[in-house]
Amino acid sequence: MRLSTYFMPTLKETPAEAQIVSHRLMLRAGMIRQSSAGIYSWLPLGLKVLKNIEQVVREEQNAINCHEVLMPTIQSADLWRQSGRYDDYGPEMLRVSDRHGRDMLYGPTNEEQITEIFANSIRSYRDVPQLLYHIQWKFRDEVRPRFGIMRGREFLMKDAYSFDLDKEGAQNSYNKMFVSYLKTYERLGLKAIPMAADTGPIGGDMSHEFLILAETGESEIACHNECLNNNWLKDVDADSNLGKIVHTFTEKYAATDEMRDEKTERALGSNLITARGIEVGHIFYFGTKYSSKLGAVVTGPNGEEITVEMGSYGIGVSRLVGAIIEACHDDRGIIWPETVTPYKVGLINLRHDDDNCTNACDNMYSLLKDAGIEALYDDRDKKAGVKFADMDLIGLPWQIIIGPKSVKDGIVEFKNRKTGELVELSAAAALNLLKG
RNA sequence: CGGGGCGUAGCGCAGUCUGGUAGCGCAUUCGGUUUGGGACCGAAAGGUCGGAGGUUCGAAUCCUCUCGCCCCGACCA
Repeated sequence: MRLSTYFMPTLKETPAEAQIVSHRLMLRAGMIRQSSAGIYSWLPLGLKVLKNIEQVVREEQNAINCHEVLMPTIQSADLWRQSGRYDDYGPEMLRVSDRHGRDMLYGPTNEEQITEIFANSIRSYRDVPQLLYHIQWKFRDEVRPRFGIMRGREFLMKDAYSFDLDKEGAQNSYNKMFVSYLKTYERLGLKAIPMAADTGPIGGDMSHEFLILAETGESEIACHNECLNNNWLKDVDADSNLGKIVHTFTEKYAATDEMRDEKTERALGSNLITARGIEVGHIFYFGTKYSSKLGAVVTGPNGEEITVEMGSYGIGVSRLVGAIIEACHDDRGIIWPETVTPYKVGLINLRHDDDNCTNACDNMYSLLKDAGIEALYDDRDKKAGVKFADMDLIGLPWQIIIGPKSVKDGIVEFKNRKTGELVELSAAAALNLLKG
């Protein structure tokens, strides 16, 4: 992409309303613009990152045979009356009515909808278990939206739902999703720590929140220091012993504010770590809460009726954009993990008006393009300093810098955004590094 | 929803206390000089001072109401 024709309105100064670093950087990098409190528009650069994260999440869901669907944002109030949540949900639910005066709502979550779909479609125990998910915009009318995209009212969420015949089956679905989440965060370059979460009236230990540590996190968390050293998973296949993996990740104490236990913490002594964290995922098992009310019942092997056991599993996709920035930045700007970066490499032409320089850049750009490497080419008529600052701000992991000096020496400068390390290479060598 | 703060040019701000025809920096446009970490000189353009009502000869400034945004807390992906 040539920056001269792109839409990337960067800001030199931080807008007054932005307080936390991810919000500031997203505004400054031209990723988002605020529409109203807790509601944002996504500009090209931000949208690209959002889509990349969404894709990683999608691939990991698909990998565990969880099937993607897409449910609407607008739902009928009747469905929610059946589950009893129309009244329970309170003012956080945005209620609207259509031209006929029918009560509708902008979905804050989709348990009712998915349960209805399941109930209308699946009759036999043979078709269970089932895992379904979708990635859709949600609206929750938060009392206090804040922190930019991190606690918006409108947000993009991946929510998955499991349907099983019994509690053991539900436990297995839960474990699958648990491990899948570990892999997802690993791929996104995050260390997300699973923590025991409040299970509400269902009880048991089948609810976990996944948190990444960040000073700006909203939850006050505490955990055993070894939780930070767990090996985040790369290669887990379907045959792995999921229960065992879940066990290793949950055996040590780790709890968010409402679940903290003073006694346990005192016993941990110097092994205890307290910190702040950002919740990037939440999974829980809730039994037959919705299936019983919405009639999600299948016929069992002996002709008996079985009300399915359900769980739901959420990842805040749009929140992850902010969370990743909170975890990956320095005083110059963002530092994207390779898996979500909007472009793999930034190409800087230091002297737009120098033909040799521009030719060398155009050439490099073609090489990158031919190699299938997505590059953002700063071919603007701007000062070198402006280009350096913008490139550091938007945080592409690699930079290729070409100026009169490098042209004379027949090299390019290859910079690692994270370490700042700068090496001089031939164009071909730089290309190879990026391919590798 | 309780407490606090802020709305003045695209962005960052001053001016408000003490009323007198709206200003600075950056960005933008044009001309020139520059050119490896947010250049310099000159010129230009850009504002119903969030909105409504009121007080006054006169309101960004005082009064009343209202809308919006941000922060702290209680709740949540």
